[in-house]
Parts: sequence; structure tokens; C-alpha cells
Amino acid sequence: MIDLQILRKDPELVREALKRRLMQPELLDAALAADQQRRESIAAFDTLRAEQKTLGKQVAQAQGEAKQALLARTKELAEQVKQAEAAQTLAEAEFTKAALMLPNLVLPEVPDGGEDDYVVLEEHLPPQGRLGKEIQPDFPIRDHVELGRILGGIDLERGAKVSGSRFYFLTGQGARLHSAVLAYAQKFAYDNGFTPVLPPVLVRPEAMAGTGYLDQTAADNVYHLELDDMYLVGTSEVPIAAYHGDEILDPASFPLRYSGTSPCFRREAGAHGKDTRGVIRVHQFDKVEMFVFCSLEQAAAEHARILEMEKAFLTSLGLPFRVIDTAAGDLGLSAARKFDCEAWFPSQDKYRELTSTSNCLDFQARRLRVRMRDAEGGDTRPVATLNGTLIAVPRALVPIMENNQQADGSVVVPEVLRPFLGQDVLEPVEVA
RNA sequence: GGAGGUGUCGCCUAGUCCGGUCUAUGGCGCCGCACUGCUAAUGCGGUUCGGGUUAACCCCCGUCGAGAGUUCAAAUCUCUCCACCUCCGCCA
Repeated sequence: MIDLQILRKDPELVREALKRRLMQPELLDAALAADQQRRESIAAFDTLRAEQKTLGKQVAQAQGEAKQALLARTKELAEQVKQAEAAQTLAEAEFTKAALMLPNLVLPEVPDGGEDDYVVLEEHLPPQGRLGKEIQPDFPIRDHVELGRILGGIDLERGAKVSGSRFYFLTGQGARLHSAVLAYAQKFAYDNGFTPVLPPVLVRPEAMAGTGYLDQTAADNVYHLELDDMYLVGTSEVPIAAYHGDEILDPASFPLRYSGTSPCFRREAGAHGKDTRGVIRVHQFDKVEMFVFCSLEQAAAEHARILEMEKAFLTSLGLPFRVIDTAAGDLGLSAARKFDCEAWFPSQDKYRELTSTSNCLDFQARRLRVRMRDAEGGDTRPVATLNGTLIAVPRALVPIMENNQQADGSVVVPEVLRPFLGQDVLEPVEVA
């Protein structure tokens, strides 16, 4: 949720953000009008309530006829208070609805434009270059689906049989590689000062709404368990952000860095036909996520730090990748700036998103009521939150397998994973 | 899942049976001031979290796990939900 103070005193900042995000400016006017309505209804209620309290005391002390006279008056007043309260509740709900549609501010450094207007910041190639570009192998490049079949590691047919499309079984070497990547990522995060967290993946509506995943378009992508009114999370960002919900944190403990590992569930509604092949876009996957709570002043530095970790991690895996600065029009509502790391997918001859890190400033914290005590010991204010993918599997297995494939369909295991796998090469197997 | 119990502004706690000066008591902690050679001790004052209003202070409203209800009036009565504790059942 956007800062109320900014909305009132500096609405032009919000208008600017809407414009840069290619959103409708009317959203701002609607919110401002709803805010006005809300304030009026609150003032009306407060006045009536104050009068009611005063009269109430007189009733308590009065006797006999005087009391009866007062009661007649207070009854009437009670009715008015009831109406004013209803009006206030309605006005606040209307305002909240309007305010929730407003996006976060956009940091000045963010490139203008839409989805295709990202700016490539860096490109990181291993010494030998990119398979299919700098490297032309003397064998046909296989995609991960075929490699997964050859290695006996990915079983898409049975995934579909048991659970439907976009589901998969990882078996044998595939399951082992998946676990190794996760274990390596968890250790990497821990070594970089992130507290490991294994969060619940079923959450209440408040946690889901607080992180913005029940808004408009996002809601379509979320699994809901109707009987229990609970949601399956699409990322551990949700439970971790809500972890400190309704708390006042001590700034001396900042930055609070957590790395959550969890299964993630996404309905992928609206993605029909996209990435239907393989395990690039699936309904269930595992992810190691970095999440940081800090002050607004620290946010930019933490964002840079998370990005550095993502880069170091992909580099350590030996993957070719590039870093892009997402354009304003392609930012999610809560992000004020977002960087993506895109790995090279040889079978598709292009870069594809593998990790992503967002600086949400105090946008999420405001909704979840995660606050900090201001240094002077006075008021509280919302903290900043940041998130970033360290690794998501099985999607990450795709570039790992494809970039390290050999003529016979075997895959050389990246060196950093070998201690976790106990195996240097994944060898083709006979599949049942 | 069944039975019983508990939930008060950081922590502990009074108040709930029997509705009204509850504008929620007291202690601990914390902050400020005074006193003190320093520390400690002592004294005085302050100390929930939101919201409205404000240049700021003041002031006003809400907030006793959450929500709804009864009533002129709810921490207090009724209902629903949530969390925790004890026991039983079930289960990795």
C-alpha cells in the first residue's frame, strides 16, 4: 500500500508512478476522492460518539425522571451513532479498495517503457562462452526434456498421468540433482549471513492479501483450499514477509536476512500454451528465496547485495547469464525496482529468466504492518522489504543440464554441486 | 476430532460472577527531570497501538485475542471464529 502521507501531500509522485508504469491516472483521483470521503465519515462518527459518551455518564448518575428524559435522548443518539459507524466502515473499505489498486513508487533509475524496454546491465559468460553461440558442438544440442529422458531424471508423461499437465516426476539422477542444487543454495545463503527458514506453505488469507497476491490479476495464479479457506503459497516470500507481520522491529537488528526454502504452487492461469514443454513453467516447484527486512535507507544497498549474490551463485554454477533492469511498465505493483538474471538456454538459443530480485521499499510492510521504531524513540514507521530468488528448481536444472551436455547425452555436473551429489557426471540410463 | 481451561496497552497483573465516574489497577522494564563527587538508591513525571485534527503541541475517536449481537451504555452479558494450555482419540 502506498504511503498515505505521500498520497495526500505529494499526489504528483503517485501520478508520476502511474504514468511510468503505463497505468491509468484515474486510479489516483479515485483514491483521493475515497480518502476525502473516509475522513469526513470519521469526523462525523467521532463527534457523535463523543456526545454519546458524555451523555452516557450523565445517565449513569441521574435518577428518576431526569434519567428517563436522558434515556429518550440517548436512544435517539445511539441510532445515529450506529448509522455513522456503518458509514465509516463502508467509507474505509472503499478507500482501502481504491488505495490497494495504487502501485508503489518507481525509483528514478528504473528504465522507462514496457516489457521489452528492459536494459541489459551485464553479461557474464564462462571462459568457453555460450553453447550454440560461441561454442558449436559436433553433436546436435538436446533440450532438457530429451536429456531428462536419457538420464532417467525427468518423467513428464507420468507427471501428466498422475496430476495433469505441468506436473512432473523427478526420478533417480534428476531427483538427486534437484536436491543437490537446493542443498548447495541453502548453504550458499547461510554462508552469506541469511538465516535459514522452512516456512509453512499453506497460509491464511491475511498473509496472502498482505503480500499482494490476492489482488486483481495475481489472484488467478493462486491455489485456494475452499474448505479451510487457506492458500498454497507461490513463493516463501509470502510466509516470510508475514512472519514479522504486526510487529515493531528493532532497527538495531537490521538488516534481517532470511532465506526460505519451500515448495511453491502456481496455477499458471493465463499462461496457456506458454512453455508447455518440459519443466520450465510448472504448477509445483522448489525455491530458495532471499528476503530482507531493513530500513528504507538501507534498501538500495541490500537490493544491490542480493543481486550480487544471485550473480555470484549463477557464476559459481558456471552458467552463462545476463542481468536486466526491468522497465517501469513491467514492474509488479509492489516493486519499486527489479533486476532479473536470465540464464542461457541453448536449446532455445536465448536468455530466459532464472532469478529475480525486487526492492519493495515500504509498500509491503505497510500492508502487513511490519514497523520499526524511529531512532528518536518516537513514532513508528514501516520497514523496507526486499526479495530475491537464489534458485528455483526444476527450472534451473534446464540450463544446468543443457549447458553441460555431451555428445552421448551425459551431463557434466558443475563442480560446486559435486560434493552435494557425489557424482561428477550424470550418465545415460536404460529407462523403464 | 472430543472434553475442559485460558486470552487485559513490551513482560507480569487487578478488574469480568453482579454492565455505568474503567478516562483499565499495580509491579517490572524503559524514557525524561530532580537530588547526588561518580555509580547506585530515592523522588516526581512519562511510557499500547491505530486513526482524525494540527506547522507543531493540545485535543478528539477507536482499541481489553478477532468479529457480530443485546443495551441508552460492554473488558464485563450472548453467539461465531482464532490462538495457547491440560486430558482423551488419531497419526508421520
